Amino acid sequence: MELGIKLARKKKLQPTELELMILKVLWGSSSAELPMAVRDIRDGLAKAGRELAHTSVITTLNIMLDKGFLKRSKLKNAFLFAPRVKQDAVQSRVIDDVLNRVFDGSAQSLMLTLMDHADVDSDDLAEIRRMINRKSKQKPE
Amino acid sequence: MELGIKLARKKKLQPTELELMILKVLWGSSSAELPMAVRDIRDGLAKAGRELAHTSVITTLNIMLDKGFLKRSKLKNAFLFAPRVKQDAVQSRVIDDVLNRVFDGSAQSLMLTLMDHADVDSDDLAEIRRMINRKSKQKPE
DNA sequence: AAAATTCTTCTATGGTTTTAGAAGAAAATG
DNA sequence: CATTTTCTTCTAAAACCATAGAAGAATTTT
Repeated sequence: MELGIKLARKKKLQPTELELMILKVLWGSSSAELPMAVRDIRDGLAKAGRELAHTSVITTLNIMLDKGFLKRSKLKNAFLFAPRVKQDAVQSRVIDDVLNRVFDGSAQSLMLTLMDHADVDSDDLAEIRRMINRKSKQKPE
Repeated sequence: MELGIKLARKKKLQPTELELMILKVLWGSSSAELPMAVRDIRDGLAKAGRELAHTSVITTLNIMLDKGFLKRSKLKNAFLFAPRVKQDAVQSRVIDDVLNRVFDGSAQSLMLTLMDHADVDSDDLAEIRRMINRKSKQKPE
């Protein structure tokens, strides 16, 4: 029998498409620590090719605030927003998700796909090799 | 002025969560070439932890058919479904998307995140190194 | 052939995402 | 101080996603 106890929906850890764009604007601003005004966020989006009404931006910002992606402060009568999550952390979560959902947990398979697909030139390869060497020393488990 | 010409919405190339699960069931079936019955797809989903009503599966299959992810054949009065897209291709598209949307096109950054994050042990590293060597020879551009 | 089973298509609901207008409060400007 | 501008909150709609019941057609079983 239905008890009517509504389990708190598992929180989506991943930002949506638009939310990610907004986070990028914030992360990319001169000083990622300083909060931005809505107007400036909106401009940042426009510069990235996404032209939205002012209110659309606010609506999304409030949703993101609710989801815990942002924090908010007040200046005069207007709100300022700053990211509450770090770019690394979001990237990690996305990769983790893709790794498990799409590649069944096989990091090798993922890398192979990436290298086959993306334009990875020899400089990139060298750099990656360096990364791997660093990694093998650092964690020779 | 609105001309009412409705541009065909840019087709989502990426399968949704559930759609991907269905594709995995199809790809993973004994012979990925042979089409599967709805019942069997449903069982495959259940085995993967997703228990859906028969009609829910059908609804989703029809959507996927419409999106071009599947093809359909008929056996007696029932339909059989088979993938129209290859797993590699889907994986490539997902990686491409993540690379551009989340990592601004930097394959290095993506790899670094992957290695920092995922449990990549020394065997994995060795294997990856081998992949890279193969790659550098194969495409010494 | 009648009954039971198996399928499909149609319809529907609740949730999320994206987008934006209306109304109203606060601040800036003349 | 009256007007204009700048913000916010509330409300809303269209699209998409996930899920499934009702109704009806076809097949199988008894």
